[in-house]
This record gives sequence, C-alpha cells and structure tokens, in this order.
Amino acid sequence: MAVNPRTRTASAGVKSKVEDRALVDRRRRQIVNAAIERFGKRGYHATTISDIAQRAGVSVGLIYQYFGDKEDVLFLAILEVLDSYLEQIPSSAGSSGDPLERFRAAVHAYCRVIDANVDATVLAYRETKSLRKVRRNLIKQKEHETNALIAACISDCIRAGLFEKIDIELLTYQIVMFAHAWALKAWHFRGKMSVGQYVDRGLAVMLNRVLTPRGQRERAPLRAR
Amino acid sequence: MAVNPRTRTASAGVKSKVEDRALVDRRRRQIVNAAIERFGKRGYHATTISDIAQRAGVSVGLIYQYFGDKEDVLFLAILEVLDSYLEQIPSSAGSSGDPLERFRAAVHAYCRVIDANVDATVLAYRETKSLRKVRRNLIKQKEHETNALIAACISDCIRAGLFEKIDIELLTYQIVMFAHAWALKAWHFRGKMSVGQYVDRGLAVMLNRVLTPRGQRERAPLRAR
Amino acid sequence: MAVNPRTRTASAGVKSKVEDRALVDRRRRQIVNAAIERFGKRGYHATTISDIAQRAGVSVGLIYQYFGDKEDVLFLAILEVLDSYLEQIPSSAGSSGDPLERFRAAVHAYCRVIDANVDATVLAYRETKSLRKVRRNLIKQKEHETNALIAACISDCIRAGLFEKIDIELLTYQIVMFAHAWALKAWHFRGKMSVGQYVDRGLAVMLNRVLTPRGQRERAPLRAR
Amino acid sequence: MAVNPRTRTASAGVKSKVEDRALVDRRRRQIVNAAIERFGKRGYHATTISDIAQRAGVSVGLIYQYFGDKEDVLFLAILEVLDSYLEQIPSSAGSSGDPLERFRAAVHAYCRVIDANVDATVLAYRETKSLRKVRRNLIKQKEHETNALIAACISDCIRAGLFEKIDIELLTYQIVMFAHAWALKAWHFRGKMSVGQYVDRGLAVMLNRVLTPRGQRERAPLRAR
DNA sequence: TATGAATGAGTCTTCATTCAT
DNA sequence: GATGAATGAAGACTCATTCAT
Repeated sequence: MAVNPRTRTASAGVKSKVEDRALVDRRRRQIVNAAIERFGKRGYHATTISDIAQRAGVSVGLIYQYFGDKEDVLFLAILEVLDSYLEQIPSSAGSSGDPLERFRAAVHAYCRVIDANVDATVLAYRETKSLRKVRRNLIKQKEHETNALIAACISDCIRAGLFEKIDIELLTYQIVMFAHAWALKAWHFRGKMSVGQYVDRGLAVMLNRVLTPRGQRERAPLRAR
Repeated sequence: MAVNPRTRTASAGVKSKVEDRALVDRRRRQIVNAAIERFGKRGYHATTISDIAQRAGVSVGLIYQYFGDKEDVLFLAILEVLDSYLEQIPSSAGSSGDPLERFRAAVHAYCRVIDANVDATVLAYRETKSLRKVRRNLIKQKEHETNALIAACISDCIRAGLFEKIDIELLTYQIVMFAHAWALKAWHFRGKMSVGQYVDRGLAVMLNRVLTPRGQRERAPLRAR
Repeated sequence: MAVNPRTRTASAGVKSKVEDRALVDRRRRQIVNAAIERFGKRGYHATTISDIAQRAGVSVGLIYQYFGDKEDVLFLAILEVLDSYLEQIPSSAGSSGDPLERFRAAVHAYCRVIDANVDATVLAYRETKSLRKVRRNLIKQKEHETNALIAACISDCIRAGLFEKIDIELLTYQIVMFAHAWALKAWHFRGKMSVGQYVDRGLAVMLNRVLTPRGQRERAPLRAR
Repeated sequence: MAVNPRTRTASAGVKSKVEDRALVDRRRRQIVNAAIERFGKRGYHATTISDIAQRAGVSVGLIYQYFGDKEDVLFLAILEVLDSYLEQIPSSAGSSGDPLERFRAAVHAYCRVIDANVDATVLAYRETKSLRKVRRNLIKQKEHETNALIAACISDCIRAGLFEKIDIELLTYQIVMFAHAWALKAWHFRGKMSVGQYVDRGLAVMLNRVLTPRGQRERAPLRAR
C-alpha cells in the first residue's frame, strides 16, 4: 500500500525519540509501510519487529527511535490504512453533478481502494482487537468517517428522488460490508471476476428489488413486525 | 457457545494419544469450548495453553493428550463454530412450506446463531489465517456449505416466482455478510436494536428496490458496462 | 553462603507459579544461593538470569516459575543474607551468663558470619538500592532487627555495671559498621590478620579509652556542645 | 557536588579525542559532575549515557570525545569524589596548633564533606566494583591517602600525649567507617540529628572508655587472646 | 568540535511442548 | 489416563557506541 507523502493523522500519541518532524514522518512512513505488508501477510503476532526492520531496510533499534513499542507500529499501520480510504475515496469518486453517478463512483472507488490493499484491509479487521481500548475507539471513529462518505451519497440520492426513502443506516452498512467483502472473501471472488464486475453485479442486487410483485404481497407480515 | 454432544466433524487429521473414542470426544469438546471462549475473548496468540487448561478445568498436559499442538486446538475450535452454524441454521429455520417464509426464517436463524456467538464468529474471522493452508481450505469449505443453505433458500424463492431472477451468488454473499456484520460491527449495532429488528430492517433494504422509477431510468448506463 | 533448610522469611510477596510449598522452598533456596554467589561476585546488573540458571544447574525458564522477575531474585537474595545474620548471630554467640562475655561473643559471631559471607554482605550494601522502596524498607527493617541484637547486649552490660552509661545507639552503629567493615574493607584487612584478631583489636579500641587523662581535660569544650 | 576548577587527578589513563587540555578539563568536569549526580541517584548501570548527556547539557557524541567508554566516566567520577575529600578535609580541618583540636576538626570536616555528598559517597561504595582491577586499585590508593590524613592526626595526638598508645590502624578505620556511616546509614541518622551532633556523640563514644573499672577487670582474658 | 541518528549485540521474559511420576 | 514441573527457543526492547554531517 503506497502511503501518501503527507502525514495524514498526527502521531496520535505515539512518542518518538527523534525531534526532526520531517525525518520522523519519513521514517515512520517507511516503517509503517513495511509493517502493513508484514502484518497483512502474516498477522500482527506472527510478525517480529526484526521482520519489519528487515523489510523496511533499517535496524531493529531504529524502529524504537520512532515508536514506543510494537503496538504503536500496529496502531499507526491501521490508522494509515483507514486514512488512505478516507482520502482516496473522495478523490477517486469524482464530483459528478449527478448524485446517482456520484454514489456509483464512490462505491467503485471504495472497492478499488480495497482491491489495491486487500491485505491491509484484512489487517484492520483482524488486528484492531490487539489495540488498547482508546486506540480501538479511535479506529472506530475513523471507520465512522468513511461510512459517513457513503451515507452522504445515499442521502443525496434520496433527496434527488433517485432512491426511495429507505433505511440509510442499514444501506450504508450494506455497502460498506459489500466493499469489505471484496477483501474478506477475496479467496472466493478473486479470479472469478474483476472489481468492476463485482461492483456492478453487487449494485444491481442491492439497488433493484429482489421481491417480485407476488413476493411483495406475501412480504406484508414482515413489514408488520 | 454450547457444543452439541455429537462430534460433528471427524477429528479432521488431529491426532490424539488416547484411544477411547468416546473419551476423546468428551475431552475435546471440553477443551474446545474453553478455547473458543478464550480465543474469542483475547485472540489466538494472546491466549496460552495454560489459559485454556485452566478454563477447561484440566491440566496443561491433558491438552497434549488430545491435540497435537496449539494450532490443532484453534482448528477444531473454528471448525466447531462453523459446524454449529451448519447445524443450528436449518434446525432453527423451520421447514415452512412457503419458500419466502423459509428464507426469512433462515436469515433470522443465521443472525440469531451469530448473536449467540459473537466472539466465536469474530474468532473465525480473525484467526483462520493462523491455520496452515490445508486447514484454511477446509474452513472455507465449511463456509461454502453454510452459504449453500442460504443459496438454496434463494433458489427456492426464485423458482416459486417470489424472487426475481437475480444474481444468486451475489445475493447470497450479501446475506452472509449481513449476518456476519452483526458480529463484526457489534460495537455499532448492539444497544441500538435487537437482532430481530436488525434482520427485519436489513431484509427490507435488501429485498425491496432502492432505486425509484426515475433512478431506474438513469441507471441504464450502469447495466451497459 | 550455605542456606538454612528452613524458610526463614515468608516469600514476602514474591509470587511462584508452583504450588507445592516444599518444592518452592527447595528451588528458591537453590536459585537464591546461586544468585547470591553471582550477584556477590559480579553485581546485580552484570549478572544475567542465564548466569544464575547455569550456576544453579537449572533452566532459565525454571527461575521464572519461582520468581516473578529478576528483582524478586535479588530481593530474596538480600533477605536471605540478612536472615542468616539474624539467625546465626544469636546461635553462635552462646548464652553465657556474663553479659560482657555475651557481648564479646556476639561481636565475634557477627564478624565471623560476615567473614563467611563477604560477597553476600557487600551485595546487600551495593544492591539494596536496586529494589523498589517497599522492599528497601523491609530490608532496613531486617537490619534494625540485627542491630537490636547488639543493642540488647550493650544494654545488658550497662545494666550489669560493666559498661558506662554511654550512647547505646551510637555504640551499636559503631559495632555494626565495625563488623561490616570486615567485608567492605576486606581488601585492606584480609591477609593482615584473622577475623578473631580483627575483633580483638577492634574491641580493645572501642571499649577502652583513647583519651589520656590529659586529653580528657582538654576535651571538656567538646562535651559542652 | 561542586567540582573544583583545578583538575586534580591527571586523566589517569582516560583517553580523549580532543587535544586542547583546557577544553578537555572543562568538558570532563562538566560531564563528570552530571555523572556523579546521575550515578549517585540511580546507580551506574541504571544510568544511561544519554541521561548524563542530558544532565550535562551536551550531546551523547560529545561524551565519547572526552571519554573512551562508560566505565571511564564512572572511573573519573569516583576519582573526583575521593579527590574532593582529599582536598576539602585538610582545608576545612584548619591548622590549629593543638593536635586534639585538629583531630576533632578533621573528623568534623570529613563528615561534613560526606554530608554534602551523600549520594556521591554511596556511589563510590556501590560502584567501585564495576571498575576493572587496575582502576579499583587506584581508587583504594586514594582512599588510603584520605585515611592517612586521619591517621596522621591520631599519631600527633599520641605523640602529644593526648591519646593513649592505641592501635592506630584500627582507630583510623573506626573513624573512617564512622564518617562513611553518615552516608551509608543516612536513612537512619538523617532527621534524628545534625552532622555536628552526630560527630560529637560519635567522638564521645569513640574516645572515652566504654568499660567501667569493673568491666575492665573482667576484660583481662580478652587481651590474652 | 559538536551533534544525534543509526546500529545491533545482549537481556529479560514468555510460553508451547515434553516427560517423569 | 492425568498431572504439572521443567525446558529452551524465540521475541520485544534497551542502550553503549559509532560516524556522517
């Protein structure tokens, strides 16, 4: 996962022994990128600091100049992944005037970002629990922000009369899980279709009705609940 | 997670030093239950064999009488979780003659099972990667079987003219991810609604059309892709 | 330093992973004896757990079954040294009816114990500061108890009219430092004389007057302070 | 501990990468003072070069311009402490014509110096063993010189007929240990009395007889040893 | 000369696994 | 069959020392 040169999230409480802000940013990026790769491939616990150091082409000691401990590395790694979503989705989604177009573009962008970072996405799922609570909450907060991007697109479509007045919260999660599934179930989808096809097929299912008019009628009691 | 007295999946290559089949089953169940609880709560790597032994009320040595190594325990634990889905979904789903009713019941059952085993479900997500490939594949196989239960319900609905002829594969995954989301995003949904409400709201979104007729028309180019 | 088979000071808050009290005592004694030797010879920080394990003829892991961490080992080691004083002084001092005889015997015993454990004594001096405060205080408490043994002998001598009514506190510390000096200044005294001679010469200086009658008279202003 | 501007002991084999003698002296003094403070407070091993650098207000690298390694710093630190005794005792002891007065003044001076440098004194006790043998011997030599100051005072008193012809060596060590005890047992004496009172009470015990005439008679066999 | 970032050997500590009882 | 004490390999982390600037 290529990391944007700009430091997106402030160190978020991770202490460095080096002062020089620019150097800290550069080194952290270098290390975090190596960590994302290793954590993504082998998991947090199975990856050693020495693995990361080797991958990053630095010494073990260096890592401890820029991170307090291994958990710090995981934390910034996950943060980095989520930040990259938050940044790339809007920028790839374009800004078409048509809300439906924007919605579709956003979902495509989301899934493309995930496609480019399957390991990293799985990492965020697997290892967030390895963080202490405060940090776990910060991560959830980030996820919320990403969700909000999608939710906004949905709202816009409703307001424009393109979407029915459906349950935004649920549809948002539907979309989010759909995007994540491309990473979480990569073993199933990869090879069968491209991301683009995946999204198209998914949107077709999600946006059109599944129930036939007949099914519709029988569905009544469900609504009554 | 209560484990069914019957051993559902043969030891699947896990070797035991004890002969007595019945004893092996009993002990393994005892240990696996403790393991699911511990792995679910603290993760695979953070849980020690000693933790599991204590929780199961047995000695450390005993575990090695019934399992070859720690990975074996994880393997049977995850298998157990998936087996319990495979067993409880059909049995709770009922066997209404109406396919739509059966579909709805199945989704409710699925989510209820997951609700009862949130930690275990997350466990399967987090730690499957810690298994060697052969076993990982066995796990995927199991998941396939669960998916097939859902897919069958969908097929039935289509055949009965209650569902449109939609993309079964995608809808199946939609449903599966929806069910898993109840565990994976527990921190979001828990407290906001009950499982029952979650399923009802979810089904409403999934089965009804999202696009308005106007949105429908604009959607055309999407199909063209 | 040979350690008495009886466990003298309860584990004092040091946690063991093994239950069997007798085994714990045996193992701790074995490890603490090795530690006293190594710490005494090379100092606390320069000694590795692996050193101690080797010297004790056990594995590194074993030490951590009986001690929480390295500091625990140091703590019990120092405690052991002080406990051995507290035990051996009275038992070697005899119980002559004559207070002066008992006093002399006690000082001889004290110095003989120290002579037998020079390294251990120096250890207690050097490394007590490496302990956390609570434990440092426990150590001081122990030292107080040893001092009390000497102070009691002095009191008895005064009560019996054999000693002048001098400053008990100061004389006690004089004696204690005298005994410790045999270890702390071993490089000076060793080889020049035996412990016995050291004590005799020391007592002669400490108990008899240094000032001549003429010096006495000039000393007056000092008293006036 | 304020260090005298004059470098008292030649570098004693400690190599510097810098030529300028005056600069070397100034830098070393600066660093050694910081080291004495840190070593005294936290011990040699627990103190890092970086700690010392910070305290001295210089960079880590600078220290290695003036010292070969960490042990060099410790060595010069301990030397500095002992040198400061050697210098301050005579200068504070005054030069009264009366030997007894000079003796008393010397003991007072000794204890006052130690009182001003309790941590440093304890440092010399704790960490001398961390030096290689050659240096340890140099340290002992220094201590000898200090002891000689006291011994000379005693000799003078004897020659002047103010002291009995007692065991000079033993009394010297008595005095030395008495002075050191003010640092080594600071936790006991501090708060109970001032240094001045400590010395007065100590001298009273050390110089006057402890044994009563009756005790004197019973003491006979002791002499016989 | 002075700096402080970089290095990596060395330590403590944990924990899966074994095996004598 | 069951126990739990013993083992030791492996990994996180520290810090003295170097060296390019």
